[in-house]
Amino acid sequence: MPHDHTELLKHVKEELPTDEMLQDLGDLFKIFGDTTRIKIMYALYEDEMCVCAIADLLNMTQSAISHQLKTLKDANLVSGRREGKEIYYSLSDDHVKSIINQGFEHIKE
Amino acid sequence: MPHDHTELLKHVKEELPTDEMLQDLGDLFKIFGDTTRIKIMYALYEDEMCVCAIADLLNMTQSAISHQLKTLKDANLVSGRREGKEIYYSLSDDHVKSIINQGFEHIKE
DNA sequence: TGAACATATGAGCAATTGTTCATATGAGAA
DNA sequence: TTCTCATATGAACAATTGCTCATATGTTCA
Repeated sequence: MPHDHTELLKHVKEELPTDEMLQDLGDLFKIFGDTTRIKIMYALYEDEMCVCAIADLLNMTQSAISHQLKTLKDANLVSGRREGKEIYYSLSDDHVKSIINQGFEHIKE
Repeated sequence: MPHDHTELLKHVKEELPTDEMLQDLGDLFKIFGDTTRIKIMYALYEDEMCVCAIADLLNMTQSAISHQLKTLKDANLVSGRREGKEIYYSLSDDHVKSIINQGFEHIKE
């Protein structure tokens, strides 16, 4: 017969966050899991920037950047501020920096 | 003519990590960006567990869990320890916990 | 050695995703 | 208004990915 681990499961199940929270957590990290978006966030880490400046920096089309900024904005990771024709984007809060920094700690090994 | 932002770009470019590092960073977060893997890591956050216990906990097949554990192991996020027929997995280091915690801070809003 | 249990793995498929292209919206200048 | 620059967005396509299924490897016990 297969071995038993109901005791362990009982304990772990109690500590595990809800499915919804774990789903949200995964969705958040999914957004960090793309090089383009990481680059955008890292650039905004330094200073607010308009869309075409980011496109220049990453050597990508305006459209591609705009799509990714929408993804980031929908996740409340960046926000935009209009100034004339341009829209300046910046990081929404300091969690973004913290998360990126934690990631860096891990790969520095 | 399009507006100019060479000064800003010059500054940001200096501060930006190398492409390779940003790529690695994205790859790392990509691994966190899946609900199944997040659940596995969260479970191991509590205690080391064998494959079939994780499969039971998440109500998924042994094969699916095994595939994901391989992904996590390849990224040095978990490691396995054989004990008889079973293989007990645990988190490789504390960065995993830190990253998950930082993510949680963000979604708690 | 053979049977049973635990885990790993390769191939295939469906679903997701990032970019491109074309086009739409929005704002300032003439 | 019309032109131009800045940005947003929908559709389509290629590439990636997570799961399933079948099967292989590895360990223990009889």
